[in-house]
Amino acid sequence: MSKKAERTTAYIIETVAPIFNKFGYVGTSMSDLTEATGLTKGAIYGNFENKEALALSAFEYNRNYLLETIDEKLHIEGSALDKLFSLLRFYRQYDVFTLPFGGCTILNVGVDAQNNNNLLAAAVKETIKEIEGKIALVLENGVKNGEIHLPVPPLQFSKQLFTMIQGAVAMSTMTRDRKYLVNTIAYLEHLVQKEIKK
Amino acid sequence: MSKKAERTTAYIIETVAPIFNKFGYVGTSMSDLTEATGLTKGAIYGNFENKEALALSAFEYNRNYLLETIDEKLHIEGSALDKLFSLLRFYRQYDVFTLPFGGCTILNVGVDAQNNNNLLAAAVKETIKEIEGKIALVLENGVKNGEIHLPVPPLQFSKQLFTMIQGAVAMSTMTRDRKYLVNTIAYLEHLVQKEIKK
DNA sequence: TTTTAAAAATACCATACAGTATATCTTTTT
DNA sequence: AAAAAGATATACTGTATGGTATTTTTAAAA
Repeated sequence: MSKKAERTTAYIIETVAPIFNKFGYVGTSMSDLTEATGLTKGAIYGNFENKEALALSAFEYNRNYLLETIDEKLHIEGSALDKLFSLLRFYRQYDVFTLPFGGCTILNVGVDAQNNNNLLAAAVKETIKEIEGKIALVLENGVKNGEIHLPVPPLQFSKQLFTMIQGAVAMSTMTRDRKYLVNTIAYLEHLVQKEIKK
Repeated sequence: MSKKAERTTAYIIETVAPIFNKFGYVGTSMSDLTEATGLTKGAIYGNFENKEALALSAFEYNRNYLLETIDEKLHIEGSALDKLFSLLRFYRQYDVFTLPFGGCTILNVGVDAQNNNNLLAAAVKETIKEIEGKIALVLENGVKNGEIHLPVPPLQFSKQLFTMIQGAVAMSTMTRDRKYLVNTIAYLEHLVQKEIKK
């Protein structure tokens, strides 16, 4: 019972996610989506209440993929420093990582939805909080284990770190120049090494 | 001859600039603009070729205001360090500064236009280059005058600095939390003081 | 103050938009 | 294999879109 629809729903989300991510909520039309999926409006509206619900699902899909990947990078075997360097290595290649789904979801949706869709804007805000929390947890454990020392509380350090990373993401996106990522990550590696390593 | 039109053109740009900045290129409709200006399509299309030309003029208007303000902050009397701190103070209040025109033009248009309008995207890229150049010039003079020393070339340091600032702008925009600005600027003040002051 | 030129308002395109009611086609269950 | 239910396609709303041709109004020049 109702297995076909589940598959179609998943297929629609996967197909539609990069389009919403690239062109934004208002910039994406339903005809863009029927064209990309090869389905008709009947099929799409049979599986999603409206455009907004679809955009939200699409964002959640991208967001989950990002969060899972960050989790993966932060859960490697080793010390807190190892985990941090693992995350930094991931972000040095972030442009390559985000290419298949059309750029950084957080940045794209976060900026696009700011004045166009409150639900999406709230979802982005929540996602940022989650990422900051994940990094903070690694830092906290590192402190507990006596591996690192922090000049400020873990969450604040995490926020600072993520702000700089996201700055590099924004700059490399706007200029289409990956040097911003490379240079910023190099700086952050140096900073982590020098500032918090015990 | 043709003085009325000049005034109307200026009035349209001023009125329209924050709207394009908030809602983006596709997110802004001509009826939004007729409503805001109290003018008709006839008046607007008499002064601008099309929506794209209008959006470009609107961006240029916002961009010029930003560049002029940055110039002002960087041209105060004093040393290179004074000028840098002046710029950082400006960015600590950047959310207040950008409020009347609906948020950071560079971020908003830079992200929005990335996949929707190549001309706008190119204009943003150019603007970023200009700002980085302005900061680099201050650094260069500071080195020449023996006021500061840099660990990397002036332009690279400028790019790094601006990346971190823009990261704070992006984060505070997406979360609607000005703490990102305040904390990042505090960090940068400390960094400038400690790293480049001779 | 009248003429003339420029600017803005009106009324109108054709097209694209999000969304829906209904019909047709596939699945799944019996 | 037949019946029922579920999923997708079709055809169609009404409205909003960017843009334009033309008329009316307003401002500048004579």
